[in-house]
Amino acid sequence: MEIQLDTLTTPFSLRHTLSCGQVFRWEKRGDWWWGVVQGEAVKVRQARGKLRFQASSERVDANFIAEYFRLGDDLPRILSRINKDEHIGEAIRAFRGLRIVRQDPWECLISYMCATHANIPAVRNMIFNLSRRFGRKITLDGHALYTFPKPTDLAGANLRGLRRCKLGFRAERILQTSKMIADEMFDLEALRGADYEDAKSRLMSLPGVGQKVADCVLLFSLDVLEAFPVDIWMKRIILKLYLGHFEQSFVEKISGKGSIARKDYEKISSFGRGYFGEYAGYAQEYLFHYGRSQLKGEV
DNA sequence: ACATCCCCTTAGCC
DNA sequence: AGGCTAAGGGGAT
Repeated sequence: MEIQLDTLTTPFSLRHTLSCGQVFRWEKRGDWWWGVVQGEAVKVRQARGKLRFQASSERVDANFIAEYFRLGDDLPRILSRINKDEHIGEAIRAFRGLRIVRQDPWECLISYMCATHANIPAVRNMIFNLSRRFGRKITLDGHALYTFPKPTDLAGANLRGLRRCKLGFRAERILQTSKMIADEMFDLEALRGADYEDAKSRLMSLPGVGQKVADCVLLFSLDVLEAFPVDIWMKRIILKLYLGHFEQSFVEKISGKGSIARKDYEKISSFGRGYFGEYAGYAQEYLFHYGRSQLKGEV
C-alpha cells in the first residue's frame, strides 16, 4: 500500500524521522525500513513523493501509518512557529520533514527508562533483547521480528531475566514500574489530555522516571508537543547556541561535565517551552538531531 | 526546602 | 587498549 504525499502541504522525511534518535526499533535493510508497531511487523520506504508500506496485518492501513508518523500535524505551520532564530532555522533547513513519531506510551516509557545513562546503540540493544526474550515472534517476508513485551510480560519476569537483557541497574526500576502498570495501579492512557505539569508529576511517581523520561513519554507518546526534554546533548546545544539567553553564572555552572541537576533541568526546559512555544517539542527534536550531527567530534 | 555529591550496570566510543 | 561517557535517577549528606 502507499500514501501520496505533497511536499508543500505535507512535508515528510522518513529517513530523518527514523534516524534522529527518537525511536529505537527501526532498522534500514536495503531500501526499506523495518520495524514493529503495535504488535505488527511493518516495512516502509519513501520514494518519489510516495510512502510505501507492507505489514503483517491488514489493520496496518494508510490511516494507521498516518497516525504513527503524525502526518496529520500541520508541519509547515509548526515549523514556522518554532523558527525563532538562525540556529533552529538551520536545523529546520537540514532536516525538514522530520516528524515526531506517535509511539505507544508503554513501549515509549520502558524505552526511555532504558535510555537512562546509556547511549543510543546500547538502548537499541536493550530493547531488542527485551523483545526477543519476552515478546512474540512475527515474520514479514521471511524476516523474523519480535513484538515489544506487554506490561504483564515484564511484570512476570524476574530480575535475572531482565539483567540478561543488559538492563544493568535499570532492571529493578523497570520491574517495579512494569508491576505498577500491569496491576493497573497506574494508567498511562489516563494521562492523555491531562495538564502538562500534572501528567509529568504523575509519571515521575514511577520508579526510574525523572523529569527527562517523563518529558520524553509526554512528547513522544502522549501528544504533549510542548514538552522539552533536556539530555546531555541539549545541554551542549544550549551552551553552544543559546547561552545568551541565560545568566553568565548559570552558563558557567552547567558548563562542567556530568548530568544536569534537577533545578538546572527545569531552567533549561522551561526556557525551551517559553522560547519556542506550544510546539517546543518539535524544536527540541530538530535541535537534538542537528546538534548530534554537528557537534559530534567537538565533544 | 534546597543544593551538591555519589553511586548505579554495561557497552560504545575515542 | 583502557579510560571515559552515555537521550539520568535516586538516595545521602
